[in-house]
Amino acid sequence: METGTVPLADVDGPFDLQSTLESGQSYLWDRTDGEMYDRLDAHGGDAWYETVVPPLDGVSDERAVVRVRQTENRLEWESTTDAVPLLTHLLRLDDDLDAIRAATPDDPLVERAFDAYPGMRLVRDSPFSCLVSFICSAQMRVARIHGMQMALAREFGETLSVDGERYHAFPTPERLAAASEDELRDLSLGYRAPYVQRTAGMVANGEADPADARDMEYEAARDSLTRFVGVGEKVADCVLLFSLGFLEAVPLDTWIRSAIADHYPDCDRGGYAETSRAIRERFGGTYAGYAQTYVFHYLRSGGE
DNA sequence: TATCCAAGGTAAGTT
DNA sequence: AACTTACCTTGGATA
Repeated sequence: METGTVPLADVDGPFDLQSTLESGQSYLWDRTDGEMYDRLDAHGGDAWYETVVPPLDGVSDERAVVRVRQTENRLEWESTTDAVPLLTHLLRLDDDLDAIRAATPDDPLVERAFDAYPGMRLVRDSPFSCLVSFICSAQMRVARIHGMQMALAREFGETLSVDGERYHAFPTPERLAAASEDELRDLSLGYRAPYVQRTAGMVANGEADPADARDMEYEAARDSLTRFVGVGEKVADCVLLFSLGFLEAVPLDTWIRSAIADHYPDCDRGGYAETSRAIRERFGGTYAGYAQTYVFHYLRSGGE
């Protein structure tokens, strides 16, 4: 594999690999020391993370293996291709994190969350794998969501052999559509199995493509994604935020709902769309999704 | 050791 | 349109 580094001096604002990859945004990376979600060290404590991703141009179907770890002041990578543009894209190294924080309104909880995990960035997952990940997320713990995605890749994804190691790409829509509900239930997907199977079918047969939402206005994009089976407003918001670049999206999950009850009760407007609009404005609009993700990770990790 | 419970919600059925 | 309820599975808490 090729190897290289990304000097973090080239990145605008701080960066932290572990909080970016272990904060419940992406479930597509695996930590090779097997302690994903278990051990919390700065940056992941030199641990390697790896994934298999589609090409950035989206044209060819040649997937790339990417391995990365954070040391001192840089990212070290190994990849089947030049990983600099891939990492820049996947880990949003092109975001100016200081500017984003500066654009976020002063708020005690948000400040505590930003201070707790300096350098955490949003991710850019590929749309279909992100869609499936969050369909699987319903009533599920993050470690198990991650386990499901690893199992899907292992059972139904293309195998790449590199330097004697085997890597598994996330399955194509066609392959998941061809899987039976029982096969998916065997991977402990439970009642999510038919959701994944039917949604994959919709993408595979050309009926709908989650990437099409990219060019829409935010709330129209969210409504559009709910056409997929197993996708309501919350999961749709996650796909918009963690894959399609809608940084204003604020998924209303259990943690953010409890934050609203405890800290922003005036933002509870009853319905999802209305409450979402209110908390989005409270978090500054344009980058509200960043504030949401910081608050989510902070509260879920024991902060208050 | 056995039982209970909640985990980044959604779909389907009622009022 | 707003409000219930069922839904798979499992690790960790409680008895």
